[in-house]
Order: sequence, then C-alpha cells, then structure tokens
Amino acid sequence: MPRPQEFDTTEALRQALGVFWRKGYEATSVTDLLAATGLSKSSLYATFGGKRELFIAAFDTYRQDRARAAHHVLEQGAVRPAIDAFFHQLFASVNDAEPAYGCMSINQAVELAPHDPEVRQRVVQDLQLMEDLLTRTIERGQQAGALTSPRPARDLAKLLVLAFPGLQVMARAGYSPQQLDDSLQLLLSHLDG
Amino acid sequence: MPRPQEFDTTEALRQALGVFWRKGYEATSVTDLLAATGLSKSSLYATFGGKRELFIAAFDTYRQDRARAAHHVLEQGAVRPAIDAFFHQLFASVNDAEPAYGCMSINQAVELAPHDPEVRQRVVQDLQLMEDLLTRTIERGQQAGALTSPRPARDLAKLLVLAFPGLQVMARAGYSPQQLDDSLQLLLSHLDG
DNA sequence: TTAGTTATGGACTTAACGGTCCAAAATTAA
DNA sequence: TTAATTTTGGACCGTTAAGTCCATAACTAA
Repeated sequence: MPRPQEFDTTEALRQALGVFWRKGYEATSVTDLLAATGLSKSSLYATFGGKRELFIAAFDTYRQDRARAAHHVLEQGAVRPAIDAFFHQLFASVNDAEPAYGCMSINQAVELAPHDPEVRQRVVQDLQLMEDLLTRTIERGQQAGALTSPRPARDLAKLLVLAFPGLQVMARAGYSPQQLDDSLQLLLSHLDG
Repeated sequence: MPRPQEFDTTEALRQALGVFWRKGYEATSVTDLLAATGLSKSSLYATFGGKRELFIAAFDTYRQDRARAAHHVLEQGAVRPAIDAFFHQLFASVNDAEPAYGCMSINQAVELAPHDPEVRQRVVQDLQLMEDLLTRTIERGQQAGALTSPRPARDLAKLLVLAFPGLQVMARAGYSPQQLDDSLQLLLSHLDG
C-alpha cells in the first residue's frame, strides 16, 4: 500500500561511501552526500538517520566488502602472488584518474578513531582481521615451501600489518606506482631468507 | 612608537599547533584556536593571516622541532637505543593523560595531503628526511658491528619508514604501550640477523 | 475510485563557520 | 602633553553547516 522508494538504498549507501572514503568525515558535507546519492534531504534523513549514522553504515559496508575481498584474494592460489595482490588493492584507485583513496579503515584510524570509540573499535577489529588472515596465508606458504623465512608466521604477518599504513601514506602522499611497488617488494622480501 | 604586542607570537603558534596536532585541520575551528592561544580574533588574523596560514606556520614549527629532535636522538650514542628512542617519541603523549597525538606529518598525509599540494610536498620531504637520517644511523651501526643485518642500510631504513605510520596508527587506535613496544621490538629485530 | 500510507521536494530553523571592520585603548617619540 | 602608531575587543557580515517539518505527490489494497 505504500508509495515505493524511488531509489536503491544500498546503491545510495555506496555512493555516500565513495565521498566519505575520498574526503573523510569532517570534510564531507550533507550537501555533498545529497549530490552523490541524488537523494532529497528528507529521503536521506528518513532512510539513514543523519550524517553520522550514514557514515557508520557506509563504513561498515566498506569493511564488509573489503573483508570479503581479502578472504577471496588471500585464500586461494599461490601465496606470493596472493599477498602481492592483497597489497595492490591498496594502491588501486576506485575510479581511475583520481589518486588512490587508500584504505578507509586506516584513514579513519587517523581521523576519527582517537576521539570516537565506535570507530576505534572497528579499526582495531580490521587490523586484527588482517593479521589473522595474513598469518594463515603465510603459514600456508611456509608449509608449501613457497616462503622460506624461518620466523613465525604471525610475526611476519605483524610486520606486514605494520607496513600496511606506510604504503597507504605513500600512496596518499602521491608516490608513483613504481615507487609503491618497489617499497612493497622490499617489504615482501622479508618473507624469504 | 607602536603599542607593543601583548602576547608572544611563537608561544601562540605553539598553542595553535597543539590543537591542529590533536584534532587535525578540518575539525579545528577558529574559535578553538582563539581559546587555545588566548588571542582576540583581530590579533590572530593580523598576526597569522587566517586559519590556513596559521596551520601552515604551525605545521612548519612542528616539522622543524621534530627534525631537530630526530637529529639529536639519532646522531649520538649507541645505535640500537637511539633508534628505539626515535620511535618512542612517536608514542609519547605531549601532555600526559591524553592519548598520543602521533606524528603530525603522518596525520596530514592522510587528511590534507591528497588534496593539497603544499601539504603533500611537506609530507614527502619529511618521509625523505626520516629515511636519510635512519640510513646514516643504520650505517653507523653496521660499521660498529652493533647491527648485524647484511642488508643495505638504506633498505633497512626504508623498512623502518614504512612501518612508522603503522605504529602511529596503532597508537591512535588505542593500543597499549606494551603492545606498541612489542610491535616496535619485532620491527627492530629485522636490523639483526 | 477511493482511502490509507509512504516518499518526496523544498522551505525553514538554528547554530557555527571563517573572516572583516572599526572605535577605543595603549604605548612611545617628540 | 601630545601626536603618531599599532594592538585589541567585540560587533558585525555573509555563508554554510546539520537537521526539521510539512504540504503534496505517488502509489497500492480494497
């Protein structure tokens, strides 16, 4: 009996996500969000609550997407290329032309996490997931003999997680794909020897 | 003949820096800056120009301070403790009680650098300085036999620079001093062997 | 066709934003 | 003492922020 929604909620969420991802929370205005989603103000507020609620919803969408992608990329195929591909997701720009947005969780570790427990908790969870996933992959590589470092898999994973934000910082600071890849290969060289 | 300024310009700059450091650029309002510095609006605008100019001036003050401190800490004494101390500066909160602010250059790599060439250039410069400084220190350690890794000093320095933002992210995400130090020691273990 | 219900556009509100301006106060050289 | 100069407080400005509200449009079940 009701009038049907004219827009796709999850599509709108994804559009909003794009803005928050690129500009961060503070620098994004509700007007930006209206433009990106094409919604009217009433629809946006009725559907999502407000700027902050929309941000959290968008962030969680992002986190789910990325966790799924990480599983997918890390848990099949040869280990070295898998880890390589995992890190390259970080550099890839969403729509080309624009510089890479980097990882939104890392961005939020810097922007909101220090003052916002809800965001902080999510960031910690994301780092932990990444460490666990990488640990499993590295173990797999060591068992297969593809990775020759004698260090514990978890320690190596911790090193990669530690370097992850560094690559992201380089990406956002405008380093070239070549430089980024050089740094990545240097990092991954620690998985051997 | 003029009426003398009632405040200390560099002191005001430092107060403003504290706010920008902790909250970032966007989340800092001019009102915040007035409260922190104790200046009146006219004085602030007459002395510094505006929010953005004040930010750049404060940022440069920060960068100078930190470059000086890094030199000081890295270029004397035993190498291992020096590098250790260098990284511990990152965790140290400015005024205790508050969580660590982290490194402002890294914060700005995330917040403004992607959209602001003036900031980006500074961030790149800071990362480069850090790499150069660490390279020299690691070379010194290798010559003295204090660091036993056979890798080139610059490669090791690049690894440390790569991990630097990771430690900062952990700090801002609320990891405990114990966890931070564990990660640091794990990282530094790569300087040996 | 109509009654009931929800979605929508856009006017509106309140507060905060960064920034400007000026009259008054304070200081020193003459 | 006064003239010249500069700082200072605070009123003021236009803009934009996030968020509310309501009359109207659009749709479906009866």
